Amino acid sequence: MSSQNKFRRDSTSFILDQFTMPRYDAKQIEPKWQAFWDQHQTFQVDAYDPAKPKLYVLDMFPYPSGAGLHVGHPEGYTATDIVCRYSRMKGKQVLHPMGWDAFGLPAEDYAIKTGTHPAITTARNIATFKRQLKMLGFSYDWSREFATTDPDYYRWTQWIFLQLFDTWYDSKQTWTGPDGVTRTGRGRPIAELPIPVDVSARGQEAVRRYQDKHRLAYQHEAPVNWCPALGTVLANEEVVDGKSERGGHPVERVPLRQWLLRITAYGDRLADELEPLHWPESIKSMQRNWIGRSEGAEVDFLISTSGTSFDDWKSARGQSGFPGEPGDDVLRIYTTRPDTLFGATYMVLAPEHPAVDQLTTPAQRAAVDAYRHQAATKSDLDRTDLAKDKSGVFTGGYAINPINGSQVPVWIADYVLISYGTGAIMAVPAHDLRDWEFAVKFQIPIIAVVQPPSGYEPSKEELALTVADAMPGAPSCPMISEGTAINSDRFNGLATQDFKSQITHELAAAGLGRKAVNYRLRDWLFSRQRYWGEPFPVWHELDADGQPTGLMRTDPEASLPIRLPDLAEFKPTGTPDPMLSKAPADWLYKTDSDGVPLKRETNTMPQWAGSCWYYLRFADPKNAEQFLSPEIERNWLPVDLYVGGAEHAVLHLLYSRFWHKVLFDRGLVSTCEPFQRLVNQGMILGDTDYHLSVESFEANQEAIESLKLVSFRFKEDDLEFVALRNPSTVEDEFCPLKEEQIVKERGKTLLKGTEIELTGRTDKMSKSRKNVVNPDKVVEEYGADSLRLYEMFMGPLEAVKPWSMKGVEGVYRFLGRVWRMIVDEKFDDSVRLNPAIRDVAPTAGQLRVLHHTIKLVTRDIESHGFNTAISRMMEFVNEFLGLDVRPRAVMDPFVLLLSPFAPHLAEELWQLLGHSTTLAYEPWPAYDEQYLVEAELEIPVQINGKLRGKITVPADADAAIIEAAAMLDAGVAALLEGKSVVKTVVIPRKMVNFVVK
RNA sequence: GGCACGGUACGCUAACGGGAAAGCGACGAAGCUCAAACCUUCGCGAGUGUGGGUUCGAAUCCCACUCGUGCCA
Repeated sequence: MSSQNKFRRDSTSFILDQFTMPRYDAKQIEPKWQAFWDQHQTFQVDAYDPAKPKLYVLDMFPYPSGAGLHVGHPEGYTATDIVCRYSRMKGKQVLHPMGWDAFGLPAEDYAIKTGTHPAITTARNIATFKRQLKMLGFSYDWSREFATTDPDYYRWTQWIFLQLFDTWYDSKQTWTGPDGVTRTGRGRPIAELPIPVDVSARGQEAVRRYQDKHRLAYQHEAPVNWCPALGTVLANEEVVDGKSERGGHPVERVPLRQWLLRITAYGDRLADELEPLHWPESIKSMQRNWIGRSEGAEVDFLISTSGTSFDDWKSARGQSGFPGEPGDDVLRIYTTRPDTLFGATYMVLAPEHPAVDQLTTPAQRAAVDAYRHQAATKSDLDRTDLAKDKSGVFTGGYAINPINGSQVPVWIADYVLISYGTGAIMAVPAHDLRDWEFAVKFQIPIIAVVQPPSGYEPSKEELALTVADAMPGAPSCPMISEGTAINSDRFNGLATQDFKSQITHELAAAGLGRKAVNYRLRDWLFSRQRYWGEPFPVWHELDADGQPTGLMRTDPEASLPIRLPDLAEFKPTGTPDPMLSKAPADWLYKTDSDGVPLKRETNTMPQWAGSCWYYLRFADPKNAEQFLSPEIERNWLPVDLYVGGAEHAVLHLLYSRFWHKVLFDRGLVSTCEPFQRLVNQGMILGDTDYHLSVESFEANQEAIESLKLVSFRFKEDDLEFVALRNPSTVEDEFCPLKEEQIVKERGKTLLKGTEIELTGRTDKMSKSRKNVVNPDKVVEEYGADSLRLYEMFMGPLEAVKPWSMKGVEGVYRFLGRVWRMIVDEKFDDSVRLNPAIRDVAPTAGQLRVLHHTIKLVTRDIESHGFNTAISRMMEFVNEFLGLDVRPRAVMDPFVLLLSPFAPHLAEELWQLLGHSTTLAYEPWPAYDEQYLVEAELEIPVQINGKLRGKITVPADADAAIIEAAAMLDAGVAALLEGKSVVKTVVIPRKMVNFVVK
């Protein structure tokens, strides 16, 4: 459809407008305009116009759950819709798409329960969500809609996986990207990976295995988070407090061969390139925290029993330098505080560390083995964060501190993780909290090597570990801050920072250590064992016995998508065997053209995969040749405004940034970051719900029943309580007590007519609390425009806000007043203009109100202050509703101002005011300062900062005139009588203040 | 325990160095009505969590405390 049609009213298709009631009736207006926008494809994006500014506004697309939309969804969607509608009127070309994040567990769980195929459930849920979104009148370009479950979409998700599989990270390459920024480190095609001679000498298979180890998508056997209840493994990010984020099921540590994505290679760039983004600072810091970059040093400690003398080893290292791999004779540790080397009184290895066997003496063998066995069953979290009590075992072995040749005992303890750093630490109890606790418990010497700055007050966490006589000569508590070196030989007196860099240099020169960077971030566990996800486009080679050889082949790009096979049964196996291993043989097996038997990868991708790049596909959703055309990418990307919940702070937002950077390195996108500006909408809480304790409920049960109230018992944080509500007519409708059923007395909240004390609370909306508000019901009762307006009027977008049905009524009444301002309600048979609307010139005062409103509404939309914009419009309406003459020249621009917020009503009024086209592309009203100036101003007069009078002065009056006028004010003069004015403060146009004695 | 954000009337919120409280709801009254709802009009709330500081002047800036929420430990 050409853009022209958007502006022309097509008289044949236009649904005509004889309403039976002159009252504001959303039910008649809203479907009419939704149909109009659909028919005219009003919001379909035209071919890109280089002459116009572009704006790409994106909502985090929803997972279409069976429950349908709840009122939290339209909050962000309304905000972005307002920005989009406003921006179109400001002459921008706007990309505003919507789609569905439709893979994932709930559809599959439902399939297990009912036998319905997830594809069917998903389609049904999408239909519901789409109906609900359309009902709210959002200006999406629906022609771009897709679901992550569409084969045409996941074809390209699989294709991007192949790019990851085909990429290795060259941390040395310095290069300049299309954004003009020079970086070091780049994802490059695997074909460009340099193959060491000794590898290539071992033949083609060795080369392939070498390449496989370096890919960004690689397989690895490691202990993973296996969740039996969900029947899948989970990423670290999906495990909270040892339980699955979804459902709160226990998670076990099981060694499994899994797909991982090498997100750690991008750790630095993910942290650094976050800085310039226009994101909430809290989200940025959460991401930085999650990445957890730390700088320090790796240092080798010679193992005492290695058979090499310390001096020989040192001189050999002086020759050879610091080796890339540590070798069997040393323990390589990672520390962020190389300046405390002199204070290292013991070492700790993770229980899984490969050197443990070598170090353990026969006497300690049994204790060490028992400890290792026990540690293996604990999760990382149990081992570190939750472990209040430190545990560990001495191996009996010793290593030599490279800085001074002293022997230090080597322990194993589970507070050191094999996956962090090198899996081994030097322990400096005087300057590390955990080392301190451990040393105190096991009576290991503590040597202070950092003198705190003078006047240093120990922090609370340091003081918490105070021990009266921890060790002879030791301090009474740890000190983890920086300071000045002591007990450190020739380094004494150096400041911590200088010491760090100096010792790192010296160790590096002596071949004993090197600068190193570590991340808390782990590689991303990318495979799941469930059915409803994208299959991997990968085959495993099988040997003559049908066993995998470890070598892989990928599906050719042209054969994508690899579709999910149909399964009849979705029940998880209860073992980590993937669901797809039960697929038909013709899906699972094939023989390649060279005769090699192959078995398909049977894991599926996690739900995050589809949401990692959907914002790219929206720009070019129908492209059958490419995942995204480069030209379209340059035109529309990056996303200018991205709105969604803060719950995606580290998961989705980190993953998609990572994929984006890989695509950037491979030349497939031209920007290094996907989302320029991020806004998190605040959660909407339920309406006030009244609770009482179980005891009080039981004591007053009769009184409560006689009032015909219903009660629900809830348990939260082990506290049981009862919620009192009104009976609902519709099932599951939330009917909290109304304000008139409550009395507030002497600071107490009582149930009216009783002495029963209640607590009013606004809780998170959730199914289990039965306090969810369904938008369908709100639209049914008040209309979409009221819902939209209320969502925005509740408060600032980012704030957490409680829902209130009374509040919806308030904005509904406002829309009714807008209607009556322009429509004549006296006629029963047709809708006519209110006779107060006249073609007369507005007065100066009316123009001032109009232009003031334009100015403030415009400013508020720009700053996302939607709640105040609505207040401004309410003031406007209150003003004009009181006038008998409402010039059309003032009503027209007002309707345009209202249109992004309440588009259906605005379109209707626009038509009624005699316009024949949609207002979606009408120029946004401009304000003119000249109408805002006032000839006279009323300004306050203060005496000692207290308001004591008001005077009216010419707007351009200077300080002297204002002061004189203030003195002349009778009330002020009386108060100044007999006092001496010490000082006079006059701010022209603002105020005047007399300081008197 | 740390960090961040927030505490304004009965509830939601606005003002963010200069007149505290614009706007919505709740509540009360009158008008309209046979009556009610809707609607209209009118009425209704004081010193911004507590304590201190800076300033001619503080809800606004600073410090401490307190309560709440979120994130991290």
